[in-house]
Amino acid sequence: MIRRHPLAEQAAEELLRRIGRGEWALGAKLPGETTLAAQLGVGRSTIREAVRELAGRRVLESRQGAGVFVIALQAAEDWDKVLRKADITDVLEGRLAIETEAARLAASRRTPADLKNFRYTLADRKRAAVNAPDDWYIEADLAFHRAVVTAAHNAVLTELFDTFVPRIRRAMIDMLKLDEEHRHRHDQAAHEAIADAIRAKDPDLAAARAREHLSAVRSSVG
Amino acid sequence: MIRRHPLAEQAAEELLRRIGRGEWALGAKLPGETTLAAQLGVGRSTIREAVRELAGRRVLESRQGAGVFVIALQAAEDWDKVLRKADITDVLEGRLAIETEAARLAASRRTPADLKNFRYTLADRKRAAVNAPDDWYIEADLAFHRAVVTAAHNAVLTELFDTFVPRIRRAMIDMLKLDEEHRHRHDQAAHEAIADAIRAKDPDLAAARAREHLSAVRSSVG
DNA sequence: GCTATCAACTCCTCAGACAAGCTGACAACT
DNA sequence: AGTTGTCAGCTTGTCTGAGGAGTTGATAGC
Repeated sequence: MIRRHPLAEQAAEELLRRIGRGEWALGAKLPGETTLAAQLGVGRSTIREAVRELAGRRVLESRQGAGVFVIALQAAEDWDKVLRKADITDVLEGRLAIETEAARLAASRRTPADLKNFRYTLADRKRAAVNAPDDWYIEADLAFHRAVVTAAHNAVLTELFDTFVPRIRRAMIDMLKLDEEHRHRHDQAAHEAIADAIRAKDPDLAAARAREHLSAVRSSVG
Repeated sequence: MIRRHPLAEQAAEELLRRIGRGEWALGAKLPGETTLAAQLGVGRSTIREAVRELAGRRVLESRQGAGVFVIALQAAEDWDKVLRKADITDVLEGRLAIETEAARLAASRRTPADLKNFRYTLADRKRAAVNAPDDWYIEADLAFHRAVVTAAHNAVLTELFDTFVPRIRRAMIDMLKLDEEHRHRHDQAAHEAIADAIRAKDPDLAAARAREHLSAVRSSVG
């Protein structure tokens, strides 16, 4: 699908380029709307929308009466884009880092509520592995993995995992297309084993089993 | 009533609230600009700027002739904000997850250039530990840790580490203020040990030493 | 030296006009 | 029946002009 970029978006990209080239330093004030509009050969409202877009990306900040200022030299990492461009193996290794450590922490911090969560999500996953459509199975699988991460009770790890979820989902969809036999759906035991180790409060075992499971996944795609 | 925020920003927040409440589902089309303007009691260009801001935050997407569509149910987390709010131990545990895995991978992937990088950054760190100002020492320390992560040759892990860097830097500044004796500067040996394990191509040892070092840091602040 | 005033600058908001693009309905054709 | 062409009515995109509101720095007066 082709997509024509509106002038305002092009103007935003142009401003971003100029900031990146150092035309305006951090904290510097941009020229006025009318000046910029004349420079880029567009209308004032177009410039306003471009500035507004970069404000949404936390690059610019406009103060009424004062001007428009640079508050960041480049757009905050768009993680979704970073992960989309990254190699699947790299993403899986990132996931491995997060989930093994989460499993380790979960083993010492899991609450009864976490255990109940494991039971539910594992039961769901077991049902979905049999005859559910691909997307049901994927969501059930992700739900269990997320349950493990939340059981670590660490906000940063949870956020990191959630950042990965869209990319994981896409990767699983691709994998399932190449896997008519549904072979990978049979690793329910590996998931139960991770939950068991966390339930048994064995950090090293939980981490080892999480590592083993994700290493297997990495091998199957690499 | 004092308006702290421009109307366009208020309109953007209002739209975000409505999306969060489920008024418009993922992929749904918002009412037209004129309709929204009437609903919120503002002009059309104000609505346009609000939409543009949310487009910058990757929540909305507008297609000429078709309408404005929801492409994410909530704004992508501003990582800098997340890390600022996160408890320092949470951040350290996230860092531990990334760096131990990076050390493990680095042990099997490190190149001669990586080893040279270790030598340089370790030497810098050693000099800085003696009598350099705090900020020099911090940068030297971070440079070595980054060298370890880059030696893993995984773009996702490197990006993750770079995301953490500002938070780590702030945390170290805080720590140094409470540490007049510069006791922590004496852990040069621990850093050398990590580099040695990677140089010796021993993944488990490298991971263990990285874990040990970062666990010690976590204990010292927790 | 200090303060009050003010003019010039900035962004903010609105309204109106027209261009450009999309969608669905319907007619015409194969 | 199925396909294609046309078009009206919607949508967003862009520009312009006008006035409102806030900030800043120079200047006059003390």
